[in-house]
Amino acid sequence: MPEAPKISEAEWEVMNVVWEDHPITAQDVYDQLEARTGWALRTVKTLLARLVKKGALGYEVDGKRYRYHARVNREECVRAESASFLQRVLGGSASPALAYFVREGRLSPQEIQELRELLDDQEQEG
Amino acid sequence: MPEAPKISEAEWEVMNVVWEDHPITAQDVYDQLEARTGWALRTVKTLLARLVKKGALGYEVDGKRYRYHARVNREECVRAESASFLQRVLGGSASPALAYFVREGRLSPQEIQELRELLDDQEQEG
DNA sequence: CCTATCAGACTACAGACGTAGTCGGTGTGC
DNA sequence: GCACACCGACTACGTCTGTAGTCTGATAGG
Repeated sequence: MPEAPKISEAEWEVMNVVWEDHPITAQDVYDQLEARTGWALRTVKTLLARLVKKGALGYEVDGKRYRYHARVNREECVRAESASFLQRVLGGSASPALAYFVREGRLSPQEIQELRELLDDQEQEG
Repeated sequence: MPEAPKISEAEWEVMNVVWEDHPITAQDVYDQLEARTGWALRTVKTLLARLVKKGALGYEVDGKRYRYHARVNREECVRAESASFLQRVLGGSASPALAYFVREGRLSPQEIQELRELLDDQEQEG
């Protein structure tokens, strides 16, 4: 599993689709994105190609088309992006964004419970 | 207070300095960033100028130099950036990043307590 | 007064990004 | 067998970003 490469905003849209349901063809990625983003098929293909070049995606040839799959781990990418976000936006103070995420994040009761436990652990180590 | 404009990664570094301690001159922003980023003074000035153009910063003339101040609210920008992050990276599921932030965010006991309360509220509203 | 200095304004420039269009190959229907 | 449809490869192009360099005008020191 290669290191998490830097994934741009538009590329995240594509990666999210691929992670959900791979291997997947360009056409199918397009089908899932078209409504939300309005992108042309060409645009989606360009993004796929760029992601392959970055090492984030791979593909197998299936007849005349490619079936793309993720080569990088989603959790890993989320963590890398989170770290960058934390550093850049918060300069160390995570609290305001955390508050935002808790409010807007539509957490399930189970997720809330898990977070509570994480907070407990954190307090131990504090 | 204008709407939060889109602030790039390097620009965030500058904004964080200005928010901490404004009004502030280009030289002083540079002094604070130089160690961490290694940027040349010119680079910092370019970023300041771009941020003025975007409406994120303003300045008053003080003799032959400018004293820059933030024109956008920090909380507001953090919220906007958080929303974008949540949408892009998590596609709605905040939980993994939250977990990351709780672990890496070096939360103070007080922040932990505040988060607990937020979680309680969230559970109420379900 | 005139020049060295320092500040901001303007210019630069390559690489990433968002958003496609065109080219060339190949499988398929007639 | 040949034209067409469809696919990926290559090309395009304006904007944003990171990272400065040069120009111009004011100021301060001699």
